[in-house]
Amino acid sequence: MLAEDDRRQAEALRRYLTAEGHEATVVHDGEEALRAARQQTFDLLLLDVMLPGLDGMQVCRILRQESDVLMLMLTARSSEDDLLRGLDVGADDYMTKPFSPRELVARVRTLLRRVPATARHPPVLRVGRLTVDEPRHTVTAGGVPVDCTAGEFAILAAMIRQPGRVFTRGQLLEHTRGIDRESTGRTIDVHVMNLRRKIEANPRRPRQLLTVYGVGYKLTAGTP
Amino acid sequence: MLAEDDRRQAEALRRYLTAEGHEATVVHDGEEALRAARQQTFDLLLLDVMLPGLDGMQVCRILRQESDVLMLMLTARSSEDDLLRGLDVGADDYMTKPFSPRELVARVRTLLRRVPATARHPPVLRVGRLTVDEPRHTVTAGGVPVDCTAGEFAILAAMIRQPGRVFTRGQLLEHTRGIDRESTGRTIDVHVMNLRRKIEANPRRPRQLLTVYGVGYKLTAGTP
DNA sequence: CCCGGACCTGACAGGATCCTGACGATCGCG
DNA sequence: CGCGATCGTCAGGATCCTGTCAGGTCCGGG
Repeated sequence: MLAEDDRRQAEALRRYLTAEGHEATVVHDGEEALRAARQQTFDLLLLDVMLPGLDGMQVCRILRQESDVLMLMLTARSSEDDLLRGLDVGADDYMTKPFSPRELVARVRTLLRRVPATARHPPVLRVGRLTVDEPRHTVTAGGVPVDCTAGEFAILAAMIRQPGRVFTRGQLLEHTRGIDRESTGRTIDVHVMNLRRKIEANPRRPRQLLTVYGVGYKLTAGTP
Repeated sequence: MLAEDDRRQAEALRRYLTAEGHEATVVHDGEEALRAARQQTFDLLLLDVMLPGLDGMQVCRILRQESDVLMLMLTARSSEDDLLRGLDVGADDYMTKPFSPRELVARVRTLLRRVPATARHPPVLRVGRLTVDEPRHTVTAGGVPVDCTAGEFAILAAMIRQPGRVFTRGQLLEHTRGIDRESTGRTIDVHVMNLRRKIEANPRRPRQLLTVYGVGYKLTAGTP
């Protein structure tokens, strides 16, 4: 995925990448980048630091908390602080404009070499009797298809990507709506309750979508 | 492993790396680098391009055919071709001198993060027969899962990150509730007592969660 | 324009957890 | 060995957290 607001530059880079055999989805602002990265699975994200709305740094920081996807930052600035900040928020590499497309492609190749291609595109995620198919936007529980709303699906998809990990309400909120949002309401609880009604055999006794008192929720296999 | 022929620079870098919590073995020429890298397993190799005998490029190319170890090249030259050559022979990253030690350390950290966490920096921390898994928010003692409340978990997590260090009650308090709080009550003592009941074989005779009279508490391995 | 679904919000109740204060046990020190 | 300071332990009540429900808002489709 390439996030770059300058449409001409974006198009130029996309061509270089395509010529090298990569497939590139282009987005033009930070929120769009965040949404796309959460919805689909990319091999690598190219993030311009200067993006309208949410800048590349913020996108990187947020996504790094949620996944290990490879991220390469692009910036016009070249101060060392900027660079360090980029690496600190979790970028895997960093390039300063102007750079040669050849170098960009070389770095992309280097980054991708580390991750076996097969490991990059898990088709359907599964935990216990629960499956989530992100591209198709479908969910099954015990083989039975389940209808989920957008918000519910976003929560499930986020959690099933890191089974067992505890998510705070704030983190889960970021997945349903955009960032910000300081909601102190019962929003997430309500979604979780509705999810339990749909995926748990006995919603009063959850086996997979568990509460971690004082922290948040986590998704587990259910039957060790 | 750091391969650098200039002894002064090598020593300076080694100190920076050590200060950051890394352990560094230093070698001074290419052949030595090759030998060391084949003999032991390193998390990452820092290779100066200018090495007597075998230069860094060659070392990198040779080792890359034998393993996937992370390699970061250091060079005085800054031509793009040189850089591309470095990435092409299989380096994972590339830095041009002069660079700031801070940047080096940041890049090292970034590279290390890419390696499957389970290999090097396991998400579960262990001290003696005790393990703490922060993302999953779980604790085991002697292999048996232990239920901890949020407060108890916060205390354990803080202590296991620096085994053996003594924590005052005030410091531990900061980990349970937010900051401030000047509680002078028995709060922490109660939590510690409850923890001992859960993780110690004999809570009256703590072996891991010890009291340091007049100071606070510390967590140790128990029986080495 | 009306309608329905999805989402958010606020309120409430039932628990789980935490804090507090008191008391006795233990420790360090002279 | 005696003393003050510190620590372990207990239980009750204050506090915080979550499940649940009933509106209210927003949005797109008919």
